[in-house]
Amino acid sequence: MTKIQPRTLYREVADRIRDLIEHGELAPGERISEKQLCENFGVSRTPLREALKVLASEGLVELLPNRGARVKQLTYKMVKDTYDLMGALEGLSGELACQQISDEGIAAICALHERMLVHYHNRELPEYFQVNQRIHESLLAASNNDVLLEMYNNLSQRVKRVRYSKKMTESYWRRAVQDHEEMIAALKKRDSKRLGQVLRDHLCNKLEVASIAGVIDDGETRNAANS
Amino acid sequence: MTKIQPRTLYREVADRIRDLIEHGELAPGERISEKQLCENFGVSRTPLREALKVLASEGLVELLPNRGARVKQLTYKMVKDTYDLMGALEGLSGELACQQISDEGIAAICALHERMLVHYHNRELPEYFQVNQRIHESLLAASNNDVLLEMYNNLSQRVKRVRYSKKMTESYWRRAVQDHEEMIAALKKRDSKRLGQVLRDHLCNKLEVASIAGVIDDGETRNAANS
DNA sequence: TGAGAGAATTTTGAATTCATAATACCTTTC
DNA sequence: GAAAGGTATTATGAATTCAAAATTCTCTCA
Repeated sequence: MTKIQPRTLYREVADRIRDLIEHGELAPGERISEKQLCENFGVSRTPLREALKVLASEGLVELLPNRGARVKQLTYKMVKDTYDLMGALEGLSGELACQQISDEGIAAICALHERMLVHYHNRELPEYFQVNQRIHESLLAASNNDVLLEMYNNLSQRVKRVRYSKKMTESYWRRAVQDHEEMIAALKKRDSKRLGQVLRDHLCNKLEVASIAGVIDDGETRNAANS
Repeated sequence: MTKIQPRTLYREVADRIRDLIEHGELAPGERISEKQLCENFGVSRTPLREALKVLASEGLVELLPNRGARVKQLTYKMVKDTYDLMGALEGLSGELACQQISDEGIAAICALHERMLVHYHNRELPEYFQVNQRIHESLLAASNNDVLLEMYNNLSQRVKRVRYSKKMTESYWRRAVQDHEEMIAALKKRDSKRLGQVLRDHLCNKLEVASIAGVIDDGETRNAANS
């Protein structure tokens, strides 16, 4: 049950721009021309500029006063930082979920887990990922912490456009599944500390970070300090 | 070394409104009149409305399309959710700091810790709190994760206006100091897991959440689900 | 007296306009 | 031919204007 958002132009525009960025139609670092976007969307500059301000505080766009807006560059470090953060948030979601989830909720997640195992054994990677994601979303929802959900979604949005090649080697995959076995065990026992720990360390995040290395080629060195 | 922000009107206005909210001059739930604020600030509606959009996506303000803006109400649950989140973030900051901080950095934090102990023994509560906060800020800085810092600052800003009465009982205080002893020990050993754990469980957060109960009297029940 | 319909007023959403800063272009000079 | 300086053009920041939605007020009628 999600609250309906009355539509206003600037929200519509913000959604559209988010999409453009996510799908790479506005490339990272690319200058955003107000005039051109206004014409594309058929709106005046006022709602467009409002949308840009929102996107800037969401971290998707960079506003250089008097010098226009550009799509925020993702550096390797930023993405790694973001994944570290998401790991911590997943850990928290696990701890909270353990304390709040109903027995039915646990059963539902176990069911998802079983389905995931099937996909694993059948080597159906896309389906595996999909169910895997639903498990994590379920935990997030079960944690019943709106602020956590909001933050997580924001972070997730920021790195969505990184289309890293998930180099799912056999051994990585096996370990990921093992992690999930541990998660389920902890969840069933409602061992929140344990579940939190497993989720924080969950291979998934680390793997993804590793894969990114080959995708984002920023000028900075990999170990550079913050800008 | 922090980057200078070119001033624009909407940023100035956003800063001012943040202040007003933080200090309660704009009360929670209060309707924000565009006209009045414009006159107070001496600006037109355009930059004001841009500022409101930014504040809305920072979670300080609520925008009801066609019906104006109001200062976001803080419910007990929202504040508790926020503190849970901040605890998780502090935990992460500890883990990361352990791995990255220099020996000098550790020494600096130890020095702060010693100062804090002095204030503890002298029963100087305000000074204690101040040094205590600097320790946590130092860890956050040492974690060298800009995204983490950004999120933490945002969350912190949201709950800043809650002026709960810190009922620092003797036993609470003693335990908080014990927590800090453990933190320092873990930091010196660069035991990131341990430091993370201590920070996540650090009494500080839980205590504050407890204190809030008496301050925020929302219509909702304490255990209510999300709105 | 009070409820409800409808007009007047206010407030918001969005387009337009105006001023200024940044950029591009062209000329001049060495 | 390249660099420097100055002008023209463009893009941005912010005020103003216009349109539509919401709110308030008033008047009627039960």
